[in-house]
Amino acid sequence: MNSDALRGHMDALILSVLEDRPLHGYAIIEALQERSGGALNVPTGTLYPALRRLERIGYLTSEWATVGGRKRRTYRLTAAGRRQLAGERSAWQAFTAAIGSVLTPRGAG
Amino acid sequence: MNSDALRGHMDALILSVLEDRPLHGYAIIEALQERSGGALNVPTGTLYPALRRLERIGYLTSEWATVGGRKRRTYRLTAAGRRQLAGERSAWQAFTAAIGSVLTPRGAG
DNA sequence: GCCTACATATAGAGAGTCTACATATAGCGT
DNA sequence: ACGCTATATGTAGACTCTCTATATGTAGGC
Repeated sequence: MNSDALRGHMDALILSVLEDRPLHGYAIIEALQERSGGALNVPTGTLYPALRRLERIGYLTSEWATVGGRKRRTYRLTAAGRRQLAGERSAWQAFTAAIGSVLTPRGAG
Repeated sequence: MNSDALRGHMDALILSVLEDRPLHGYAIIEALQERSGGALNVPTGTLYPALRRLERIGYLTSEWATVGGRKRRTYRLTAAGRRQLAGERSAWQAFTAAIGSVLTPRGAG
């Protein structure tokens, strides 16, 4: 599963996996896979530009680190990012309620 | 509510409101508003191109009619459209399950 | 005559996701 | 030494859909 359905929901996903602890890009991809039960396979060409965008907006900050000889850029939620995450969550509820009520079969009634 | 979140879900919405009976474009917009409790306001610049695309793909057929002096183009689901609708519904279930499990807060656990 | 509701349609902008490619280190097996 | 896989970040360009704005026309109420 994937395609373009994620469009517009990537922000919420990224902010959500960063809620409890900072992570670097590669680890975010793995976290999304794990937490979705393998359903979400976000390509690097999607994630990295999204992270930069989120940082530019002010929802994330990043720091470089070297671990085991490999460079990592670790992303952390800002206060604005946490507020945005809360907003994304309620927007998600409204979104699924709206789509769900349209998608529910009505039968012949 | 609206924005770009609908991207990738318009097809399912349109096919779903056409499931029970054929409708013309304007009536589809109204049906989406009603069934979503006013949450979905699909602009004509979104709907009409989408209907043409769906017809081109083979999920819909259309017929012109004149009612009360006004011309209407009425869209009807094809057999392929009904199969697609079934697929869209199960895809929607998988989609919400995946996103939902990522968005669910984990606390300090 | 004017406004609103009904009804369809297109052009162009805009934005985000995807594919494909480029680069580099670490560790394993042979 | 060589190749492969996992780890790790990043960009360019194509793609596709949605949105805004605009255009056209009929019907009915005031």
